[in-house]
Amino acid sequence: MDNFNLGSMVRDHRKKAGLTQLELANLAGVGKTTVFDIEKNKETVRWNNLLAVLEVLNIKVEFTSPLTK
Amino acid sequence: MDNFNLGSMVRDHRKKAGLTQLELANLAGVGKTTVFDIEKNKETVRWNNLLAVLEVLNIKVEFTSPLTK
DNA sequence: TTACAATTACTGTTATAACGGTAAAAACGT
DNA sequence: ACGTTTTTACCGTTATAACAGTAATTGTAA
Repeated sequence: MDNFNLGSMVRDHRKKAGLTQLELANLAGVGKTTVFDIEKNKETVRWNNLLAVLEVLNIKVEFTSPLTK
Repeated sequence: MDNFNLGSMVRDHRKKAGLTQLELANLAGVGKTTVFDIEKNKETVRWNNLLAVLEVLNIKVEFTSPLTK
């Protein structure tokens, strides 16, 4: 029912990668607080920082709309 | 070949919705500069601001990974 | 071309995310 | 239980995104 939670997804992937928040932060080139905030679903993080974290975890982002074919 | 451009997508959708940058900004509750920046692919915008703009344009975001089934 | 509308670019101010440090609280293993 | 690691929470400082002007440039329609 579409209550998707990005924070949980990030956390799950990080765990499966065997990384701590600090290690992930360093790999992504962001501060540990940012990783913490992302996992807590704080949406005021910067888009580029979120992207950097997702990239490390091999999570792809897709944008779709009714106009998308 | 995967040179996806979010800025162009936002611009296209905005045009098709018949909105100016300023109108979109107001609808999304962000400043006009932010809309401009998004269309220019400036990735340092805040995630929540980007989300607000995408929502107005009815663009959905999806996160996928090899672990996603 | 001429007006008008929209976009782009720049500026100064304000709000706040990012960051590292620290410390307390949870989680984990032995 | 115990010690170790990780996570959570809070803090002060710094960097910078967000914002509303404004003006210049580009685009559009007549």
